[in-house]
Amino acid sequence: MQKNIINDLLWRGLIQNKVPGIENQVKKPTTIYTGFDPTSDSLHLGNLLPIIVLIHFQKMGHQSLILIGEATGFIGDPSEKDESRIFLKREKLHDNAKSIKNQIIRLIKDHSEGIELLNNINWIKNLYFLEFIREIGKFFTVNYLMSKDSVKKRMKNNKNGISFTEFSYSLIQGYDFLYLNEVKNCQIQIGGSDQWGNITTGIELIKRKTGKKVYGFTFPLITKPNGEKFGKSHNGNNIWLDKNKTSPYKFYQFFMNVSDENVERYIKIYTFLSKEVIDNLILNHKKDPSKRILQKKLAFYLTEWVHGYESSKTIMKISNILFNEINLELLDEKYFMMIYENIPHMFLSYIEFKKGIFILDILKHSGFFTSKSESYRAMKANSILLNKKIIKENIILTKNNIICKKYIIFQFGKKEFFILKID
RNA sequence: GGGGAGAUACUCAAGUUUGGUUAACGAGGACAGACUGUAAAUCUGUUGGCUAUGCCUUCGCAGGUUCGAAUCCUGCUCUCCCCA
Repeated sequence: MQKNIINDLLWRGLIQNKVPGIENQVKKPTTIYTGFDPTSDSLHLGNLLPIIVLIHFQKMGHQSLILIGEATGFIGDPSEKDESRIFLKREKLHDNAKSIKNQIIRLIKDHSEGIELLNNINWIKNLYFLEFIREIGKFFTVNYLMSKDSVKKRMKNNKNGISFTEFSYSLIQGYDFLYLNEVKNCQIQIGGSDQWGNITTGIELIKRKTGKKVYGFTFPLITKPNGEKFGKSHNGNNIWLDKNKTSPYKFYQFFMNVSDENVERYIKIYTFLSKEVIDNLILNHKKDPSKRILQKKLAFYLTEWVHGYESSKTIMKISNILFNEINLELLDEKYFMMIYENIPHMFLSYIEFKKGIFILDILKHSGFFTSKSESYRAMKANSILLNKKIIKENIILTKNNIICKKYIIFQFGKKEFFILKID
């Protein structure tokens, strides 16, 4: 443990804010924690960061706690929110917690030895309100809590204001830290930059109640150059880790489309590759950026981690087929099957097909267009391709359009594909 | 409770005084085309729907006036501001 993990994390761009003295604290084995509130039934790309950081610590011989915040989710964190969250039902939170837990277990399976999963409902449900506001509340002035960014912002916001429920969130999370410090000897809490206020509340609480010094740090919000959050696709949707919410193909493609400007940053953040390996990759990438060495590495690496090696390999193959100049006519059927299974698709019986079906009707069903007018316009703009050839007329599909006996590949623009299977 | 302002498409935002070339200026975003490398920048186009060179439906909601309404009238809902 001679190498200083803080320096490594700084180099990777994974530290935004840190409590002074943390460098010394991590020289000896420490227990570190982060939490996820089960606000959804799946984690998304943004949630990967805390896990990545914990694994970095893990690799250096530290212990980690991953907290599922079923109790905190019940209250709703006001951080980075302009208006109050809609309260989730207890059962919903419970179900979410379960599926998130399973996801986390899969993500940390190679490092699970020193990682423990906990759910704060287990200790918070036994808390008595009176006792809590007296024994915990007494350590904080309202003035202190009001100075937190997340609260301040909402106090200024006349439109929505902040409910007492949300106002008290920070205390509950602080209590978690206190509990984990006492029961698990946890010394460090980490989180995204929006968690700084909550983390420092916990640190303060522990200091005032027990006199112990504990630490924390936050990592930056990952953004694109235009300031948008990274990890959301263009239309603002999250990139989810659940393959039913975001297909592995789409997940992979998301990273393939990272711009050169960002890819160096992201490969440091999102992979565990060593500085030497990364520096070398960057060097090679710069020799010929058009080869997209870093994008390919990043996409494959993360898809493999989140969706498995086999899946990642398959997707790499079909991406090659779809995006490169490959004669589809010469392709073996097994590749079409692979494509069919991994990208948006539709099945049609041959009998239906023979009745005559217009291209625009297929496009409407593809999900890429919300209306026929839209696909009509796209066709006029030369952005519809049928088996890689531009198609300008809304023709009725015939046998001649079918390749490899069963398939028709539609392409919209440069990046969206759709496959029709007829049998 | 009293007074004032407002609600227009994904968002911001014209248009309302003086009703009619207004599917609704403009900006942003998004998407597409060209150029490229599934990058960035730039240029161009599109951005209500359909049985598609035509037709239908939209300006908070519901009615009304009119040959014709986002625009005028009535009622309703909601939002913001000021005073109590």
